[in-house]
Amino acid sequence: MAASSEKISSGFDARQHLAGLLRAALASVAPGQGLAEILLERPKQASHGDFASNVAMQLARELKTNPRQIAERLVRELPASSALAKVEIAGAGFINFTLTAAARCAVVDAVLANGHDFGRGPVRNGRAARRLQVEFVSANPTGPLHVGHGRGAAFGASLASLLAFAGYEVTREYYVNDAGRQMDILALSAWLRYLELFDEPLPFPPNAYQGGYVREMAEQIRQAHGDRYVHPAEAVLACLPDTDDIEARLDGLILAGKDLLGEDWAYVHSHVLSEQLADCRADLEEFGVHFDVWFSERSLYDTGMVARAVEKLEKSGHIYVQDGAKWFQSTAFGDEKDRVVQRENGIYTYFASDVAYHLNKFERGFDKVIDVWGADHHGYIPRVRGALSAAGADASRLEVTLVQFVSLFRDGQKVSMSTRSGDYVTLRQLRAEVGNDACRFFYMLRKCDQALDFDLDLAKSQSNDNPVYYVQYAHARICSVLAQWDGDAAELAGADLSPLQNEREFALCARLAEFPDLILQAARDHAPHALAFYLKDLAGDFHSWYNAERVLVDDPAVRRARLALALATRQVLQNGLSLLGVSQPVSM
RNA sequence: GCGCUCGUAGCUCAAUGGAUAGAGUACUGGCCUCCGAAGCCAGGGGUUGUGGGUUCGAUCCCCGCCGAGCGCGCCA
Repeated sequence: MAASSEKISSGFDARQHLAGLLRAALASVAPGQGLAEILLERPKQASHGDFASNVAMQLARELKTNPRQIAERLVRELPASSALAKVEIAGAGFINFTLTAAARCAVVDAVLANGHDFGRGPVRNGRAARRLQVEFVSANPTGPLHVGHGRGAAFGASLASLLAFAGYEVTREYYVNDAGRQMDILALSAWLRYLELFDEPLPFPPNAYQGGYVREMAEQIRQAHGDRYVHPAEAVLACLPDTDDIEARLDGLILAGKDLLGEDWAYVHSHVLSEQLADCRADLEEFGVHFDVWFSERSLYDTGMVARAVEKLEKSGHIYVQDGAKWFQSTAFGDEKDRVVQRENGIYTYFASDVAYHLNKFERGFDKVIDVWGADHHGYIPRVRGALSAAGADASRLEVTLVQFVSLFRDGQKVSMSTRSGDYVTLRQLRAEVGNDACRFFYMLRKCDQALDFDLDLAKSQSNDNPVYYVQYAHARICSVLAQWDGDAAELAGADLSPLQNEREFALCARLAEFPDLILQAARDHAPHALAFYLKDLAGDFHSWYNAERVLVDDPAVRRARLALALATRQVLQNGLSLLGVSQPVSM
């Protein structure tokens, strides 16, 4: 039995080390059985040690042997290790490993040595997906962002940061729907409000944008251009179609605007677009949500990409004409029904531009493209995938992550939200009420496929109970104790950790050691919420330890060791919170 | 009607197919002459909607049923 006398250093990886020991044991116990991967999980219960392996159970069937017997043989063949304090067989055949105190605490060194890079995944240079794009929010720029967009923003931003930290090269993108009917409706809405300012009042359509920001934009246009866009109300009304269908009347008004304003329609249109886009962008930046690319839908038309996308589908033989419109045969790819790509009137549908957009994403060379969509778009996935496949692209490079709805509750009542009516709570209002940090963290306290009930009164009145403060408080406490110590934090790296002896210290070290695994798992699962839950647990382990043990004790060796542990904890809190876009206050 | 998603403690939510299903909150009782009490410790609380199946092992995978949300446009 060759004694493995691996030095416990800051580069020590307990999981890798134990896996090596198990592999060696397996080679003699079950030579033929090459398990692809030896999983070492962290038991939920401390009494089950630091790591547990279920290899014995996995081998039971192939070896036709009782798992406990296999476990016993494996343990017997296990090479000795200076990192191991105890190996036990438990339950149905688990092998539980308990590390020595030195091995348990080695993570403190690793954290201090790596600083803000602790937990960072390896840069991916291989053939596996490396360059990623995350597209999120992508709300129509037709009004202020609401709390639902806020969830998508917080989720997408945290996911993108997480993926980048895990070692991917990430591009954050916002798709601007600047080409469709909704933008025309917004331009019309502003123009009608503008006419009101000149005593040319028209009945404001119930399905136009009602929000106060529309009046503000009308006023801006008046101040910039005076009465240049004024036309008599009768002239506008004369263009209206004789129908009770409110959508048809709205389209009639848009046509009237385009006819009467001529070239100037484009000005009104671009004014409201740039105004709303700037507002949206500022809102998101204040929320700590940054985008690398703002991709214009209209540019897809201007450069002929939409037409080319449809041509590609035609060449694939999955386009047919019916009732004058061009249909994509998405049922051939598992969709419920076929979809129109070009209408009878020659205008491409939103679906057509979206196919062009995704083909463009692929052409830009991303290994994986991740779309973060509202859950109401789920029915849209099969047709996009289908079109990509039909166009000869590898649809598996597209991953769609759906984020469920946010419902707002005020006074115990569900708040009805309608973008058109302008009757909704904006992301700005929410941020002003509960603060950016609480917002970002609260959004992450639910996995994305869980509907979120946002109780405004609770978020407002009990904001002190918000878990974000619990985590930030741990950070502030550490800052406080370090300040009172008044030493040089840099000299704590490499401190002798042997004075760390009690269970709460070991538990805190184990939690710190979990961080790199957690990053990789959360990134793989597109699950930034796991990071928020981890930080709550980490803060809990810290508070528990801090209340039980004193850091600034007289014994210099103990003091140094505990300061090092506190400093390492602060580092991981910083690394985690910054990924979630939450600040790390020195005091609160 | 068809499709997608969800159903876990009184409430809000966790849990790479693993061991006695965990936190927070609420409730009860303790802890500051001592590094920040926005904190800590202890306690009661569960047939994981329901009925089957696969598995050594199921909250997790598969099927049925019940309930909730969303989607089913030549809108975006």
